Amino acid sequence: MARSPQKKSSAPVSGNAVTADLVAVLVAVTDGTPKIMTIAGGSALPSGPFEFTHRSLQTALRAWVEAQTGHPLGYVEQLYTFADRGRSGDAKGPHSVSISYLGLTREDKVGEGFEAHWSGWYDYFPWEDHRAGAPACLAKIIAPQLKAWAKAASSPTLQRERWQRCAITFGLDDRDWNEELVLQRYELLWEASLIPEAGRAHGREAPVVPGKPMTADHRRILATGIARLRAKIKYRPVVFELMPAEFTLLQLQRSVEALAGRLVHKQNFRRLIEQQELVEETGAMAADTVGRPAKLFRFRHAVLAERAVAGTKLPLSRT
Amino acid sequence: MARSPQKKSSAPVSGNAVTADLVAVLVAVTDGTPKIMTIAGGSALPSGPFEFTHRSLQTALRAWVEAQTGHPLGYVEQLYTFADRGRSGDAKGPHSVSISYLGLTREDKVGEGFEAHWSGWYDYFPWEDHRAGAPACLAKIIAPQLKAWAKAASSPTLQRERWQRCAITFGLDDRDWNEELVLQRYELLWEASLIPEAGRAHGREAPVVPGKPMTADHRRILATGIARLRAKIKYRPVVFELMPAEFTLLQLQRSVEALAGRLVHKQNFRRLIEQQELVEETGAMAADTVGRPAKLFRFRHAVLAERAVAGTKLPLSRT
DNA sequence: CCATCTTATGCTCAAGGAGAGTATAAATGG
DNA sequence: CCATTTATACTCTCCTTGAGCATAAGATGG
Repeated sequence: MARSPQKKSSAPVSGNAVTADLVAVLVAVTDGTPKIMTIAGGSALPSGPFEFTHRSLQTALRAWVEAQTGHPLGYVEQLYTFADRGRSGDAKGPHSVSISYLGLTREDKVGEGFEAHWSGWYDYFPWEDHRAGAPACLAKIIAPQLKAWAKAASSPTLQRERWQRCAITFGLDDRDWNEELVLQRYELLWEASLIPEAGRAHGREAPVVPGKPMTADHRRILATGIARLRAKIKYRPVVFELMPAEFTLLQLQRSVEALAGRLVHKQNFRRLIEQQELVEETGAMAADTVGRPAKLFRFRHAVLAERAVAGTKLPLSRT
Repeated sequence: MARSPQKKSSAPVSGNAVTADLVAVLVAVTDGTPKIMTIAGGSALPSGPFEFTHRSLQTALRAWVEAQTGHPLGYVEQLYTFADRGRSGDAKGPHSVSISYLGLTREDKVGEGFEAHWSGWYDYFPWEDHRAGAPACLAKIIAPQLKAWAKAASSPTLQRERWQRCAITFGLDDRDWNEELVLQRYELLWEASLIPEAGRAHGREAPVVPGKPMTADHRRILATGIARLRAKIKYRPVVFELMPAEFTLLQLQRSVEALAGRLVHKQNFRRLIEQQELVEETGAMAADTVGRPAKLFRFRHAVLAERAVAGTKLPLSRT
């Protein structure tokens, strides 16, 4: 299994033994706000050592989350595996491998006695919420800072390239906003030393970009999770994992918008959902509504068996 | 970093220390045949211990592959991380974490003195090549075996569900073939004990499904890589990593078809490539051709800087 | 030189999907 | 009754996509 393929194999690494951690990005949506489970006062994602008593990483994660929140995880997907050169910066400390997961669940209060709670994910990425138009911090703070960073490059060519990258990833200079580039944006800010987590490493002054920092690379992991989820909702019906058993189409739409960070065209959204036969009417109507009452729907779990679901793109507005 | 979030934290796992391995799915395409780098006479993917002397997993993989083949890796992407309960089935052996990567490269002979060489990936998955229509083994061997497996379920409902799954993933009963379901198909065959690697575990008789087996779960990892690549070529211009510097549009098309395992509509393929401005003419013409000589093109690396490339879907034929 | 074969390349057409807007219905609170 | 709010039904147009026709430019065999 662990064959060394090379004849010229390099010497086996001393201290090849490492520790394995799980890091979870657990997402729920409540009232149009996407939330993630956090610990340590919102400064870290839940994480812990992997227990090899489980059959697989997935089951380990499920068991762990259920023990913590008392509720089962609907959808689970592996995100990324990071290798650290050793914890706490000590090159000689034990090496660690962090395996991160994305998990979708219905919002539920964390059981009593637990340190964890839910935090809005836009607290960590204020520039990612475009539901009410481009956030002010983008034009007022981020764009100027990025422009300054681009100008600081050594040659005019490099300056242009830097700015082009910024404009593309952040939708500047009249370019379209691409909501899926969450990770690229975070990494660009990091590169420009505008992120506290990076600032320390670079020995820079206090950063000016808004957004709550997190321990170590947890905010990067969160960015990875958000990006993955934003991409996924377009071709897999995973939003339903975040919904209650019955919901109106507007509630469903608001959840999608919350995740995507942008608005969708209402009529087209309904058309899309209905023509894909993803939902069915329950017969009941929503109760506490303001305007005309809406029909209640439920997810048709059968579709998952009927076809290899491929569709579910969402009709984003261009404006 | 490795905080334990729970107050009710379970006891730290004894023997939390593990070993970390890299497993690589290295892909190249030659003359319309997709190939992967293998070792041990084609029965295993290249793999080895992760060296923590590198900055990241990616750089570790790159260095390792270059040392082995003498050629740089163009595109690298993490695939999946598996945790084994311990090697060689011993529950008490050292636990191991396998981190798998997908890497794209131009075909090149492996340097002398190396054990590795290139194997066609359809040797391992004969049922995945639909370029000349559905392979004979599908209708003659796989479908009947799956039908038998479905019939063996305990209740009529279960039998129907099983068969429905089979029909969807394998495109039976007049359903469309979905080339991206490589992993699902492999896992279904595994579940039905039609895969040698699984047969042992289930204590079944010799399997009848064609396809060369591999060590441990390497064939599953390969399936993961193929699936990922087949999905990726539709929205990212990664095919070019597999092409020589200059190529004709037909050569490009053949490479895409080789990966996707199905044919595309020639004229529409050209339209797609050209309208996305992914290539530019070199001015030269192909030399050794049979029919009318074709223009040579090169990949426009500039597009990667110009826009967040989103398109590159491929126009599959429905027939 | 011509017929034929092979691949390259240009162009048209029709159906379906996606973005956007109009119009009407059904509730609530003055 | 009216304004307001949300729900729901259609329509329209543009673009994409699958598919096919037609022509061009080479090679080869007679």
